[in-house]
Amino acid sequence: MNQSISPYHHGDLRNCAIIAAAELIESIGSYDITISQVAKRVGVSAPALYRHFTDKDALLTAVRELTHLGIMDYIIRAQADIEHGTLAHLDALGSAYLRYATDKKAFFGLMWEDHGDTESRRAEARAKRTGFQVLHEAIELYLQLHKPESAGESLKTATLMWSTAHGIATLQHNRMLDTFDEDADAHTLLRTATRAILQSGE
Amino acid sequence: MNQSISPYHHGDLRNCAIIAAAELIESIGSYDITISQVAKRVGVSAPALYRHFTDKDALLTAVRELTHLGIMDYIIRAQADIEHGTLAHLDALGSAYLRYATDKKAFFGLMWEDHGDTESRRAEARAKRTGFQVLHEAIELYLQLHKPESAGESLKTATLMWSTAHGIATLQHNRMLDTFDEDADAHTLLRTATRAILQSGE
DNA sequence: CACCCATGTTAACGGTGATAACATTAAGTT
DNA sequence: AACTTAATGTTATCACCGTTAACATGGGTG
Repeated sequence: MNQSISPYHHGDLRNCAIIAAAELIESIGSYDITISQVAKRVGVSAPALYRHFTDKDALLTAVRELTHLGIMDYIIRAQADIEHGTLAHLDALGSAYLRYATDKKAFFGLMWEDHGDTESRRAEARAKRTGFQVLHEAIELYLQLHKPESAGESLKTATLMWSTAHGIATLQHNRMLDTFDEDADAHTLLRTATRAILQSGE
Repeated sequence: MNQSISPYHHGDLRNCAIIAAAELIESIGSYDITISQVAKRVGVSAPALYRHFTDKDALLTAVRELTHLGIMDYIIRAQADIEHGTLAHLDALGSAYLRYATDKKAFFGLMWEDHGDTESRRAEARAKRTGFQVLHEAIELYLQLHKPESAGESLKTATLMWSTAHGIATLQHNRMLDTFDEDADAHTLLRTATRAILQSGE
């Protein structure tokens, strides 16, 4: 990561800073980090980062992009050994989402955090939409194979399933699922919801 | 609000500070406020607030309690003119939740924000649980009346419905619902989900 | 080789949450 | 009524943060 030849010029500060910030966030389990912490970790003065990021928020936005890559990795790996268009496929997608939310708590929190910059929002929205697209296509395929009369509702079904998965994930993120039902398990809950949503309207 | 007799001693600083903080949060639409802003609004120096709150977080926690009262108000008012145990009753509860999330965006965000203090967490968890209790009882009654064979599942059903409502609310909060499906409407989405969950297992 | 510009540095500013030391008032005691 | 005490304000100050400005460095190109 630190490929410094010169002790003065770093060489790849931008990327190293992003990675350092991500590592920091993961290690302290919170995205409440400071510029100086990141700078110190890379071995550079704090203002140096402003050559590469206009803002602290710009740095966090860059980390957010990593989190999107991370969750896509979870999703893609979940699909690998599973026959598409099956119920198991949809379960795998949902489980991947829930696992990311628990495995990478801080990243999951970061990727859904409120933030200001309107410009960076669009990029993120696009990234999230491609994640959604995977779910949408999986559901579309499932409906065509198993419930062709509802194939036209694939978009709404996908939106609903994402919402449910997201709700379960965030409630678990806030340790609220156990507060409501101490025996609640996020994964079984989502599987129940998936089946309810898919069989509705019959 | 400022019932000062003495120009020196405020008289009711604690409560006024909480209200001022809440007003500030609502007016700027974000819970990213500063101690001095609150102090200035009450007409008092910043350190004065530390006589009544150990922390900035303690002040925000107090505001969070208000947000719980606020959403309970929405929920209770939603139940007022509706026959309990009906599907319309459950719809009304869900709609109240969604409306609070959109009407009081900042408050909704604040009440689910991550924060550190373990002590204050319990109080909040209790507040949220009583909110959940309302939904749970409504669902229990509905199941007894319309689907007695599933009455034993009321807790899991309630957890699932809350999760779904919460997911839809938070996605809408992040302006993501329209990103996925530009025609998506949170309320109809939740009504669809409610029916799917209730009729599942038949 | 000389220069230049990207990329680093240190110094400094304004603002933040928080603490300490001091001031004022209210309430209670004798 | 006068003194003590506790509660609750004040100002002064600290460490730290994000950010900007002004200066330093040195690798790549003319």
